[in-house]
Amino acid sequence: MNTRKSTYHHGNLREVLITSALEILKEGTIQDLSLRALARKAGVSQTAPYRHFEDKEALIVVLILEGSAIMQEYMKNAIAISDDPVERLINLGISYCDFSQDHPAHFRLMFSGNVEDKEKYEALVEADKNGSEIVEVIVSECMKLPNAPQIKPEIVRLACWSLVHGLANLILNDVIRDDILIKRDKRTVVSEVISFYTKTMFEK
Amino acid sequence: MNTRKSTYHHGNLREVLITSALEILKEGTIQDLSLRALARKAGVSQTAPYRHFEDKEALIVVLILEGSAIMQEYMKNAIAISDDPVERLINLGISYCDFSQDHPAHFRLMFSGNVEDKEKYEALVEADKNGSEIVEVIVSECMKLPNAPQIKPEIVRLACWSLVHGLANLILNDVIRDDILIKRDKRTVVSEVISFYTKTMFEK
DNA sequence: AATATATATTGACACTGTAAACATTATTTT
DNA sequence: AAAATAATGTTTACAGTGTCAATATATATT
Repeated sequence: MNTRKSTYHHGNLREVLITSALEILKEGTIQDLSLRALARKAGVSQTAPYRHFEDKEALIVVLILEGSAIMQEYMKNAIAISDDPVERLINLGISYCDFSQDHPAHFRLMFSGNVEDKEKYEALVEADKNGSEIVEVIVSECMKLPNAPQIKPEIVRLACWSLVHGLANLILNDVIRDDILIKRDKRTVVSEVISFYTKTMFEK
Repeated sequence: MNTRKSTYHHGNLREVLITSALEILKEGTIQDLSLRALARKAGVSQTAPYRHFEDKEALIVVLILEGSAIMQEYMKNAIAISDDPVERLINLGISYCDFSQDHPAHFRLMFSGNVEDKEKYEALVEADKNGSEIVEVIVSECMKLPNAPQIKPEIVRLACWSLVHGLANLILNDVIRDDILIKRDKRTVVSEVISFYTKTMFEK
């Protein structure tokens, strides 16, 4: 039966689904995201999305990849600001937190274990690797400094990553019940913490 | 109509719901937890749980409180091991990570923003405070040391918390794609990272 | 033009949270 | 002890979810 619709084929459904998924995630969690709602919003039947994504997880994977790309932009911009290794590492950390606040939905998707079997999507593994490599390079630079700690670089790398990752998460999930975040604004605190931490590690 | 059931009243439903919720969360996320499934498992109608929990979130809040209590045990045990402030702080961090791995479900519930409006449940705020206080005390001890950094204690506190929190999360969510976790076991790595970090901050 | 492929629809199944009305049992008050 | 009340269940219902199978239609390829 013909439903008198001007276009049977939407023509741009895949993209529309992705962008409106992002809009929803801007103010909600993964639980507020439903394929059916997306379909409705796009004016299309509730199973139409399945022609573009195997399942809900496949959509999420696409969003994660997008997030990874954006984050890499942030990081690349951060290390371009200065030539000094320590400053670079500090800026890298700040950019990590900036990203988490500017794109909370992406950040959460990327790091909250939302994909059952990561290895199933090799693009994800690849994206992870690209991000890690930037950190690896910058930490290596720092490790060549005369006052660098005498310890395996992997440990230092992991420590740096842990600190910024934890900071980003604590702020994002509103866990910190401390005057500190009331008196000063978030970005200042982030900057203070990361600077302090990085400098104690590599300077004097 | 009488359904010939031996006991109309379950008698112990609240507790049973909580414990079987935990069982499910042991191997799944919050999305795998359904009130209806819990009800079925308890051999009770699908809306019976609503006599004990206002909604799903209320159940989760109870689980979070339980988690907070367990975590405090971990932390108290940790600081009882040694009298040395730095060692105490290290052990505290390790216990944080231990908890996250021994009770991943609790940990995730507690720190992944699963409660819409925290202030609605004052017990939650209280529990958060109790946890933070332990850290606060130990960091204060460390700050009295002769080689302590010249910086606001809140910043140091937040740095410490961020590091262990980030480390716990990265490991839990299986984000680290690094040989480091393949060659050595997790607990060793956790211990190395936290020791390194804490010592560079307070020693020499 | 005929055929194949991509994309969309309809209908269905088995779930979910939760609200309203009602039933049964336990507890408290008289 | 009887009556009233509160606590704890059940049934039914609504609106939503992911996803499968069968079917329709438009676009691309031969």
